[in-house]
Parts: sequence; structure tokens; C-alpha cells
Amino acid sequence: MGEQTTTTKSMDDIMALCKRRGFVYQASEIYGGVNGFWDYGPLGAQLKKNLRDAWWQDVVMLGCCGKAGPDGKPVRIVPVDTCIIQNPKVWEASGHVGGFNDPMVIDQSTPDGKRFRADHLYGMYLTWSIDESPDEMLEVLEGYANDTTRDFPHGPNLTCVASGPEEALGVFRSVEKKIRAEIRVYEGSHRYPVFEYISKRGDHDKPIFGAVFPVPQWILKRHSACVPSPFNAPSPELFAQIPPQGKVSELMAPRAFNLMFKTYIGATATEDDIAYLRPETAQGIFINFKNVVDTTRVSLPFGIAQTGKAFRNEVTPRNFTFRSREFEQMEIEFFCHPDEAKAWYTFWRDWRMQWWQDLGLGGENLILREHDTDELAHYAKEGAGTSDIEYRFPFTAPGYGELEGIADRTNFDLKQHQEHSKKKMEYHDTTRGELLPNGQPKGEWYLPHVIEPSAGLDRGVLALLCEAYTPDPDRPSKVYMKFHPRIAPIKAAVFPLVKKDGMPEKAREIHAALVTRFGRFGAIEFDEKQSIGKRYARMDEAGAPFCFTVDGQTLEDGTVTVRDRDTLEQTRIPEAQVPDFLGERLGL
RNA sequence: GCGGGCGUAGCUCAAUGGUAGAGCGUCAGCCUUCCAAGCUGAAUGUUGACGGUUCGAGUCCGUUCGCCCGCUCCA
Repeated sequence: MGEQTTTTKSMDDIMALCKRRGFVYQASEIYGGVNGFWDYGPLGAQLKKNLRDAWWQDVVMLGCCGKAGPDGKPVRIVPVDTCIIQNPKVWEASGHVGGFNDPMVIDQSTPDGKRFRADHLYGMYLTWSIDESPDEMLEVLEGYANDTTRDFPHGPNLTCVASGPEEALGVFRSVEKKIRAEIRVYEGSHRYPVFEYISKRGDHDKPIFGAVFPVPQWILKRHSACVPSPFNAPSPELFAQIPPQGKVSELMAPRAFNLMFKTYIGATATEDDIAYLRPETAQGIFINFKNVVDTTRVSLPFGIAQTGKAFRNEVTPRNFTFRSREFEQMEIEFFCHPDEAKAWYTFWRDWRMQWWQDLGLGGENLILREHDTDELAHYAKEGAGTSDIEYRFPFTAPGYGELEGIADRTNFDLKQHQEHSKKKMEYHDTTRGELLPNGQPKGEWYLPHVIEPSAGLDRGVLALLCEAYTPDPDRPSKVYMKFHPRIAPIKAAVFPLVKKDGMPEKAREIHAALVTRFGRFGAIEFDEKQSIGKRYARMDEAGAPFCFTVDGQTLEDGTVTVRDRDTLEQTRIPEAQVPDFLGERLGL
């Protein structure tokens, strides 16, 4: 790893090279593109495949490269390949339907456009007629909340951000004694507090009634101008500034909140046929956990691995391929006994970090970051922890962007699927439990805990591209791609120094030999056009680690020159040793 | 989604409202015994798209698509 950090690299230059050399194209480019989608060109596709293969080989086929697990035994991983479209109930169980991403509302009246979760916005509604009863009021409110076709008489008089109606009531109660007394908690279909209210304004001292009620999304969409800005712990001055009903407020409509792509199964395309493109590959693994256990001779602890496309209707696709709407994941769900989760979490976190480093993402650009407890996902709160392997991309520098997340998901997913599918997900562990008189363990039933190392393949490719990109004003190409030989899309090139004297023929022989042996791992280039300098320069930009050149001396003593991409050094080796030389450098 | 910037050849960029150009790259030929060398030649654009103003629009206006930067997020 050189001193070159990504902070000194230009993302624009990297993107230009990606286009120029056929790594990444904008998807549907000739039609103006589609936001959030990218295509891989010839070199990019090979690079991506090499990374996916490296993961597959090291994780699945070699079981963590043969490294022993925390129990001292080989790590067992088996693969699956599950559908992008599953029964919609899968996504209800996983929690993706209805709330994958929380809807946000922006308050533009605050200087920095403060934003908060729309479902945390509560309103204080007051009866608009003194004679109304609280029951009538709630009835009307709930009726309007459910029927989005009717026009709402008016929005809430006050709003605040709170985690629940009770907390919201507390905030409202603190507003300058506007609320004299809380009458009771309404015992209807919801638990929304109803209170007695005496206005300081006006000349009536009869109580009127108010209720704390969530502000429905559709009210925000259609009546954002009628909804007062939210506040917390208001001062008297602030309260005086709350826009009265009907006046302009700056709450914006909440943004879309289901980030799954919808589609239809069958040709009729009715509401009953709705299905979703998976937002993660993980659920395909969880729902097949029992199948794998029942049909494969695996026993806990073991992992199930899968690579594949996933889809998220991101609000803001950005940063080249970093946040795409269609992307590929490399996921492992590793199942183990709850007592062993901590040890396995640590094991995976450290090994996955090591893996990325071994592929060339070493140095200061790669960090392992343990999550703070307050940023944990709901399913990980009880677990041993969550950590990210993060890379310092040029567009995130000096910060980092996530490459892979390692999370202890506890038994959350299996439990969810067990509840929703009514199918038993528990694992019968015959190695546990008290010993029976005959010396056999009694066995133990339990829901395994899951450690999930989930990596973004496209993000991995992007990180490799950024890391490899190495400006060098001293060489003709001004830049070269310093790919690790293992993942380099072009493994080597063979050139005749000049196109005469039998050099092209000799070079073709060497080229053919290399293709036979290494062609399945990546491209072996042959080029006899133009000057040798141009050909070297082209290989620099493509990131080919080695170039073999046939020259006049080759025809005399059978040696060729090897040009090292990174050091620019040239050494002579016998022609017959070229395949072994390359094989050794590629680790094959 | 909101705010700001941008969109001309494969790439980097020119062109007062008046005939769309250059460099590099690509390709062909010649030459060439190690780093985009040299010479000759060639191909490449509905100026992102649609509409409007104008005698005339790459240029001005509107709409739309896309990209970049912030707010947000997470594989």
C-alpha cells in the first residue's frame, strides 16, 4: 500500500477511466440513462466476476480459506441460490413491507431544514364546536385518518415530535397551561389521550375537548400548508409563533417509504398479484434454513452463503455505483448456538476484514468500525454487536463508506418466519443437553442465532477500482490500475516488440500457451499494433499486472522480457518458464 | 424528495444569437529492437431529449432526463 490515499484521487477521473476502458457504463445510456443503475463493460464484468469468485472460493469452497473457527474445527459453509421474487409474506415477516425505510418529513421553517420521522409526528386536535363530545371527536378523527378521499376540516392545532401519544401529551401539557386537565384516556379502538381544554382566548370558560392523534401521512401530503411546524419543549415565545390553523407552515409532504420494487405475478396484474423484488438476499437463506438442515448433512454451527442481485428503490442513488437501485450482494448467514454467537461474531468480523485486506484494500483506506448501540438495527439490539468494514472512497473522504456489515442478528429472522409461516424453525442439537444413562446427550431444541457478514459486491468492485487507481505522472499513461493479480481482469499480455522477423509468430505461441492454462481466470491479451510504448500504456490503464515481450534476443536464446506493471522493471526469463512464472504470481 | 451546479466526438474541453472545432484516444498504412515516438490518412456529433422565442439557437426561455455537491442512508 503506497502513500496514495483516496483523498488525493479524483472520482471524476476514476469514472472517466471506467468509461474509457470499459469498466462501467451508465445503464441505458443511449436513452438518457436511468437514475441509479449501472452496467459493467468487458473489463468491469470480468473484475466483478473475479471478486465474486474469490469470495465464493474462499468462503464457500474453502470454508474461510481453511481457517479454523473459534471451536477449533473447520468452518462449514454451504451455498444456496434463491429467487429474487418470493412469496410476499416473506417480506411481511422480515419487516420490509410497510416500513423498510422510515418516511421523513422536512420542516423548512427551521434554518437547516430539520427532518424527523413522519410517524413520530403527533398533533393536538381540538373540537371545533363546543358542543362536541370527545367521543364524537375521536370518531371523526379516526374516520378521517382511514378515509383518504374525504377532505379534512382542518389540521392539528399543534404538532410535536414524540415517540408516542403519551409523550406527545406531555409536551402539549407543558405548553403554558393551555390544557387544564386531562379527562381520561379514551378506551376506543386506539389509545389516544383525550383531554379537557380551556382556551385563554375568547370569552367562554366552558371546557372544550382535545385529542392527541398521529398526523396521518395523507394530511401532510394534501394539507401541509395547514399543519403547524413541530416543536418540542416550547417556550411561551415559541408557542406564540405557532402558526394558527390555516396559516402557512413549512412542513413538506413525507417521502415515499416503501423502498421495495413492486411487480406482479401473472398476467392479470391485479392488487392480489403484487410481489416484490428482494431488497436483500438474506431472507432467501432464512426461509430455506429448514430445507438445508433437513436435506444436507450439516450440523450447527454452519453457514449458508449466497450471492445475487437485490433491489432497493433508493431515494437518493448517488456516488457512482455506490448506492445503486440494483446491486449484488455476497451474504453469509452463519447459524450457531446462542451461547456461541459472541465468539462467532468476533471470528467473522476479524476474518472478513482480513479478507478484504488480502485483496489489496489494506492501509488506512480500510477500517473496521464497531457500531454504537444507538445505531443498531432493531433486530441487532440484543446481539453481540454490529460492525462495518468501511472504505475511504474519494467521495466519502475523509469519511468512509460501508463495504460490508457484520451483524449479530440473534434469532430475529428465524423467529419471525416461524411466527408468520407457522413452521417450526428450531434446530435439534443432538450434541447438547444432559447425558442420558446410556451416555448419549439428551439433545436440545433451540432457535439458532445468526451472524451475518453481508458484503456489497458492487461496492467491493468500486473500492477495488478506487484503490487500484494510481496516478503516475512519470509514465506515459499518467495513471495505472494497480489491481491485485488475483482480481485483475486482464492477467497478462504478450507482445512482439516489432511486427516482423518472426516475433509475432513466437508471441502468438506464448499467448496460446497462456490462454490454455490461465484463460479461465481472466483475459490474456495479444497486441502487435502500434508502438510498444502504447501497448504498455494501454495495459497500465487496464491494470494487467504483467506483459511478456518477444524481441530479437528471444529468437536467439529463447528468453523473453517480463514487464512488471507496478515497478516498471523488466527481467528476462526463458520462454518455457513464462506459464509457471505467471501461475506463481497469480497464486495459481 | 428539497436546494445549488452541470450536460458539445470514446475522453478532456473550445465556439459575441450567424457554416460545430481542437488535443488526446481509436482505426488503417508506412516506419520502428522496450515505454502513449515519427509520418500519412480515416472514422466519429440529431450539441442529453422535447417544446418555445427568433430571419437564424450549442448559446435565450420552459419542461423533462441524467450526472455532480449538500441534507438523508447503509450492501
